[in-house]
Amino acid sequence: MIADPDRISRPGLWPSDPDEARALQERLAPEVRTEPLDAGAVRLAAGLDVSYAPDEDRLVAAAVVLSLPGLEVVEAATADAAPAFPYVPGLFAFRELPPLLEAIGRLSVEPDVFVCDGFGLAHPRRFGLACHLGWLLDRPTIGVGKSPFVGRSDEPGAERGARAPLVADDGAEVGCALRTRAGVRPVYVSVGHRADLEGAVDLVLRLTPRYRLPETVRAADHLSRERLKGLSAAEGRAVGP
DNA sequence: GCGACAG
DNA sequence: ATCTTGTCGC
Repeated sequence: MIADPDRISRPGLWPSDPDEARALQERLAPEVRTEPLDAGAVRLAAGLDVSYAPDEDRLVAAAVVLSLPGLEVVEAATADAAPAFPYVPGLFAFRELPPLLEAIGRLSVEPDVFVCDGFGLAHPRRFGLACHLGWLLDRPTIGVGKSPFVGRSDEPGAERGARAPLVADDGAEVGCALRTRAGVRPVYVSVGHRADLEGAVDLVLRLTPRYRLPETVRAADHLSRERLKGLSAAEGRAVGP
């Protein structure tokens, strides 16, 4: 048990509305630490993702641990929940974190790093999902987004590995656009907690030997989707066609 | 004020 | 995030 799913509901850590949520992010942002992440030393990387039921009344989180360098599935866990917070850009950690923590809590192995589907420092208050999760777990986390959120960047070179800094409005470098496949649109990498951008980029490249998105994200996406189908099927049987 | 806005 | 068919390419 590497995560305490109840930690997020401790006093002061769970906001009752979007204003409180923003205030909490501003309060916790200074506690995010940047540390060197030695991607070459990573042996276990966990991928995290959440799938939503069509009417958004149920969500399924998945955590899949892959070995490096082979990218074999070592362990996987899921958890489902009702969304406990509305979707607001900049606040979706409050939607996805509860089931993610529960799924992570069901893992028996301890990953060296957690790869989040979303952002870390590339966030309006420098406290995206990856930062939040990393802070709660006190473990290294990075964020990989499929589309830009805050900041702007030049177009990275067309070859795999090419990158361009992602710069926020105030001039701070909050991440980078990274080409993981030649000629395919880039992903957006940012640091979560206890990691650095160089290490995060190196790790993402190790996780993308073939596809645009990290194998960790792909595995978690597939698992959460399958689990969601299973839930829907079970519900259908319970209610009757 | 207006638009844009991770999943 | 999710709803969706075919199509082009390695």
